[in-house]
Amino acid sequence: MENHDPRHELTLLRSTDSLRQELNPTVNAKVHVHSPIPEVDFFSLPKNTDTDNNVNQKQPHQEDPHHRHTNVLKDLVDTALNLNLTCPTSDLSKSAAKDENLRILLNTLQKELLRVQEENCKLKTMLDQITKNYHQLQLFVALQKQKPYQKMETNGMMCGQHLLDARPRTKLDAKVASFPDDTSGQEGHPDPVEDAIEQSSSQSWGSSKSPKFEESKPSELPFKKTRVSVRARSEAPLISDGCQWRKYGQKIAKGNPCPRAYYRCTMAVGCPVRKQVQRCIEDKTVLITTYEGNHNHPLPPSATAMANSTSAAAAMFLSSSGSTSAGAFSSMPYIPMATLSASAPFPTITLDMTTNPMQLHRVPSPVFTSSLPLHASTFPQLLGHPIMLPHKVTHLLDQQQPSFMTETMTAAIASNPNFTVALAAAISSIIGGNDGNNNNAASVLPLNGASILPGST
DNA sequence: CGGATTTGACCTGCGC
DNA sequence: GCGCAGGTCAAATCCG
Repeated sequence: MENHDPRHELTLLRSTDSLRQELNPTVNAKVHVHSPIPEVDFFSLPKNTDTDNNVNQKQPHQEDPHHRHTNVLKDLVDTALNLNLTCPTSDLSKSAAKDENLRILLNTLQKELLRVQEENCKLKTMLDQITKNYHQLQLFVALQKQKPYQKMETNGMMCGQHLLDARPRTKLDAKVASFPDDTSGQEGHPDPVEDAIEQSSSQSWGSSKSPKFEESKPSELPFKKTRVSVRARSEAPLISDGCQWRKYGQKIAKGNPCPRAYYRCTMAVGCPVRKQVQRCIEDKTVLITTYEGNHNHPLPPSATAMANSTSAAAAMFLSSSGSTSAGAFSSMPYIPMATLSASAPFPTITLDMTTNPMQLHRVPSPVFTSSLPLHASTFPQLLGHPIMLPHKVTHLLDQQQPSFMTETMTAAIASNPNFTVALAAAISSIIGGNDGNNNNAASVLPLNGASILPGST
């Protein structure tokens, strides 16, 4: 990914004090005030030209809005300075006052320029991330299509860590598709994304044949459904996620004495979204919630607000999963423990919010499960507050070094089970695709519109 | 009284 | 084909 470092641009800048010395040395002593902000030199043409070339090499955009903005500011300051230079040098106090005004103007412009530069950086980063996510998703879907029935060695498939779905692995579990790090075989799928969207246009629980809620065709490929499972500590029987649910069944699943409850979204008639809730057999305080399906109705604003940000986080999560092999993640910070299970026919992403990232122990994953922790650099957008991490901090995180930031933010996130649900929803929305009937908000977060609404269930 | 929950029966898919 | 297990239905029950 192109790494646009604002510091590179700041190296172009030269102190306006030196500029003033060149322009009007007589007033410089007076104007040499303590400027708390590094000032920008718009006029060092040779230097700027040189460095601009470097920048342009890195960003070969013809019409860079950032540079256009800079040129406008240059013109403004040019005008102001020209006025200043026409002042008679004999009138020292008058000149000093003008110079002071000029300094204020410069400071204002510098602030504005820096702000625009930062904004530009953010936008570029977001664009890069979206592009990257798109390509990863495209590859992912292509692979899912190509290998839905490919048999793999299934030794050790039965594993108690397969979250929520405690039933013994069936033969379908062996039909595992590779994940994005497997770059083989994109041929023969001219537009896998469109295919995926078509496949995910209707979703329902797998083995159900309910006449009322049947929305899937048996002939469709098995990877049309995606489950997102969330493990979170909660004494409450349910995690509030901003949607309304109605319980329609309960079962004692084999291997877990805790009953599994089945819920259906009741925010709209015929909404296909279901969720299962079950306590973990190993730790009764852990509540495992599994979602499937896309909402076919608008979501409450309070639900979509968080959903949008978590969608971004989920996209980054998925992107991370594709760019690096699972093994390479083993030493990276966890935010939270996220596991992508390829167990067909329902690939399941599991977010384990019960694991303290600083005392991290990798939960034994089933065979053919890729452990794909969220990368630390996804933090800034997780809570819907797009904080721009200082490059240094991000770099530290990239270097897999624990930082106080990682610890603090992870703890904050992990302590809020609602976040995990929201994140799960977002991930499901990305993998599961979009049914095309959702409104704007719902299309960003099709799954469950998670929020921090209390008592919304 | 209406909506939500409970619970036994039923359906379906999978393994043997 | 049979048995098992997961998932769903729908009548009964509960609750505000």
